[in-house]
Amino acid sequence: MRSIRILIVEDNPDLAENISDFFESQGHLLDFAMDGIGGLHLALTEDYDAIILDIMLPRMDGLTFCRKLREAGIKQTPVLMLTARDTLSDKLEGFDAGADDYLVKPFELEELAARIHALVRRSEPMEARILQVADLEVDIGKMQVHRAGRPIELNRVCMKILTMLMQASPNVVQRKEIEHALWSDMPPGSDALRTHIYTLRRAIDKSFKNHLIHTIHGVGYKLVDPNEIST
Amino acid sequence: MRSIRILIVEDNPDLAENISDFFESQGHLLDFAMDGIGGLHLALTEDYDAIILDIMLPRMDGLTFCRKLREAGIKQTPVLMLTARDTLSDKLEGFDAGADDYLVKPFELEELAARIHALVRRSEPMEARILQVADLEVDIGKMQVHRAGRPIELNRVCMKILTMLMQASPNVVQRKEIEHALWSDMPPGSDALRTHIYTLRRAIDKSFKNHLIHTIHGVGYKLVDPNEIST
DNA sequence: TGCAAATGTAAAGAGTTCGTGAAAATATCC
DNA sequence: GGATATTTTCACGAACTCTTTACATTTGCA
Repeated sequence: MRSIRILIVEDNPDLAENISDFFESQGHLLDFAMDGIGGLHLALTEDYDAIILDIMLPRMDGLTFCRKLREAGIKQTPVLMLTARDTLSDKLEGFDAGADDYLVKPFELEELAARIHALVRRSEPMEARILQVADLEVDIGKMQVHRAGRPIELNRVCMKILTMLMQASPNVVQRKEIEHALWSDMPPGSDALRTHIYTLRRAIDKSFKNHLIHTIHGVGYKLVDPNEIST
Repeated sequence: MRSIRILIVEDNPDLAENISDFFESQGHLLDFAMDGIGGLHLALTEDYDAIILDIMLPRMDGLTFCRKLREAGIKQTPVLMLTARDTLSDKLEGFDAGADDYLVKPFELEELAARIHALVRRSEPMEARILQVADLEVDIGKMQVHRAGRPIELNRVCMKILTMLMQASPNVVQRKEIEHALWSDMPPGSDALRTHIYTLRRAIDKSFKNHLIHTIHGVGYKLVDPNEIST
């Protein structure tokens, strides 16, 4: 996982230290402020992936901090509130101020990390979903297939089959699995799957020397590069 | 606040009823499944803004549910796990399976609602001031569209569709997604979307050599510059 | 080797989705 | 209320997808 930039706004030095150490040991980058004003200044001038925010703070409490942050237009950066206040109204106030999560002290660092990761994961731009085997690339988001740089047109069924094969690669995918994925429990009368595999082969393998799709007689299909040295 | 579509997967009818009533009283739309398989089927076929997921479920537990959901490509819909298990490893397992939040029973409905709202708020795309793809520019604030410097007039529906396509670009946007964005849960009887795409095309692509809007048969549409060298 | 089952290949037909454009219904504005 | 703009409905040919069908080829096993 890539390095995350986190701002901690917390007036308890020991706790801040603990959190810092924990995240830094995972290779993340930590900034630190001991009060609301200083923290807000950092949040407005620097660019963070997430903010861990205590509510009880000198000079400006966390709720005000969060509201001002959102008012200033920084709505994308997720904020996790950290506090000993555990009443319902406290929590509601926190979310209302624009927080994304609310963790009650005492807590375990692993849970904090998991929640921060969940927040950062979501605020990251939609990751490209690209599968790759040998010189074959499938971008599920773009619904686009390339082999050796050349674009390949595929319809929905072939796309689905290829995706399954690539996700399973280099393992075999059973014919039944594919059929179930395509038709759930209403398979077509005749076995149309053979035709689809044929179509897929013609699109993927036809004009290439290395054939990637291999039949396992009586079982199913697998997608592997024959040049690859099998272990 | 706009109406939120929520899926509850929960085998305890009373609890499900409570949650349903609470959210429905706020004008939101609830779907309901009593087991993992049925829930997953709904989650894969319908389009929800959030999923409330119990972990202990008949037929398929919530963790498997969540993993399969993410594997199926539904990574945008936030999942809130709901369970009596409160140990650290339980929580970590939940987040690891792809959950966005984790709430331990017993809980208060207001907190659940606040967390769901926070998740939905975040999963709504931040509307950037100006979107740009190739020589096409959309200023959402001013409701203005330009292509190659020339101003283009668009009505509300076309604007909405174009915004979705640009935000997703270069990825495909499914027809269902667009329909849901335009008409929420009561789409027009006939498929008016085709006509709107046609109108949009006439405005955006008609008098230009490079067509940006591309149809993915049986799936949806995407907006990409055909000249762009795909990686 | 010979045979039956499984698989590959190819074309054709049925069914679905799409593009197009006009007309009708609905909403909006003055 | 009437004019204008927007949105939906409808129809139809074209393009595309998927399944069916038929036959050729390969594979596994007796």
